[in-house]
Amino acid sequence: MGIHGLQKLINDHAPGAITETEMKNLFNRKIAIDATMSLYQFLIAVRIGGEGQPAAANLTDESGETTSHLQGLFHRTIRMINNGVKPCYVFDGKPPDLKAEELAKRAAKREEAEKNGKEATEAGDTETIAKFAKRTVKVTRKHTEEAKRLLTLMGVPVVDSPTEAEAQCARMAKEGLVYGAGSEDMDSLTFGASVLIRHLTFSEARKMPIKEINLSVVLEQLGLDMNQFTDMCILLGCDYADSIKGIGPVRAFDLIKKHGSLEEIIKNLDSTKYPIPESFDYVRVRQLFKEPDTLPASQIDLKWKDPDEEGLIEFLVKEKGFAEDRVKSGIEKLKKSRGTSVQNRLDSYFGAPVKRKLEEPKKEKGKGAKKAKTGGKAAASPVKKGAGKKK
DNA sequence: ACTCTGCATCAAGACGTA
DNA sequence: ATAATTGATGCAGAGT
DNA sequence: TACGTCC
Repeated sequence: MGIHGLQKLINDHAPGAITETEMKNLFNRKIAIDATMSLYQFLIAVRIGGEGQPAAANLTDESGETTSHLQGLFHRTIRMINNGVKPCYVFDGKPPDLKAEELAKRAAKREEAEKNGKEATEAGDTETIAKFAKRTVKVTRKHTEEAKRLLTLMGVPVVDSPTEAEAQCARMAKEGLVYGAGSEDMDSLTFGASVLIRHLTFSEARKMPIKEINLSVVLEQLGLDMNQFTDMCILLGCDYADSIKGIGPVRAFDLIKKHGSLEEIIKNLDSTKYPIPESFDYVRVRQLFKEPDTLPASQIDLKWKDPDEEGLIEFLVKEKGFAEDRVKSGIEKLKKSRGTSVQNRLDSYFGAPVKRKLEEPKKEKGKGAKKAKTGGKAAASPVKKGAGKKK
């Protein structure tokens, strides 16, 4: 569930922290991506049939094993590398204990959904069945292992997070190992990601722009330090604690501005109007956000290598039944992109991504590229007035 | 009048060709 | 046994 | 850009 309403709050109170961009402007940027989330998307979206058809089915290999996740991952990753982006995928470990309660709630909800799904099956309601199928998608260990194998063959680095992938991505950004965390989950900011990149994947052919959210500007424009921001996020509602009933985005922001910390807020809160929930262990939650169980950057070695051509053919074509010419053309793109990436880095032709501020009018002329360091330095300083648009 | 809850609903990828 | 999304948006209804 | 197809 991320942080409840955080995106909207940032839109309203820290619009300058958001810049819109497109993928090619992320040239040479290392980006940490939550792999499990991506696999979900592919398993849900890469289907055939469904619309008035018998049932929505995944793509499969000869023996009926799902290949949707591999199809999606292969092409998406190529697309990113083709644009000069250097993705690395971070896989989930065990969820933290604090999440147990939240997970139990979801389990209950799921049970409910399954009941409804069964009823639909009995009624032969194909539309509802298809909807239900999307809710029962699971990312299995097998999916995960196959995804890792594919990425490794493609020469793309893979990271195993001890706990939440989101937290690991955030730390990698925070410590400068990557430029940002590519995610839809606003938790990333609470975990300290210097830059959060949303909608990284469904832009390009689509009309949705990529949005970069810069944490230091968020803090600056909200007028909060990181501790206060974290406390506010807990108030807004996160995966790790119940929130206080009656406190939404407006009052949460007010309260943190007024009192500065959860301790002070609770001290001054009318507990008859706003009872503190039983399991409101905000001290531990705060600690979890501040120091999640993740690997430090010093223990992670990110290397983008040439693709293993034979390995990819063996895996995708021989084992998974992919069309050989498609796989080969994908490999060609990978090889080609790697070459230009290295060359352009030497030229340092591109500096910082050309961005445009969210509130600026759409039509704008002139280009203004700014200089910035290459390769994986997190943007520690606030974004200035860098206007400029594609041509 | 504003704020929040709770509920419902919805959509969720990418390629190549025409 | 081995998996348990999510965010956005819209609405009615109630609390402040 | 729309649409059938990817496996």
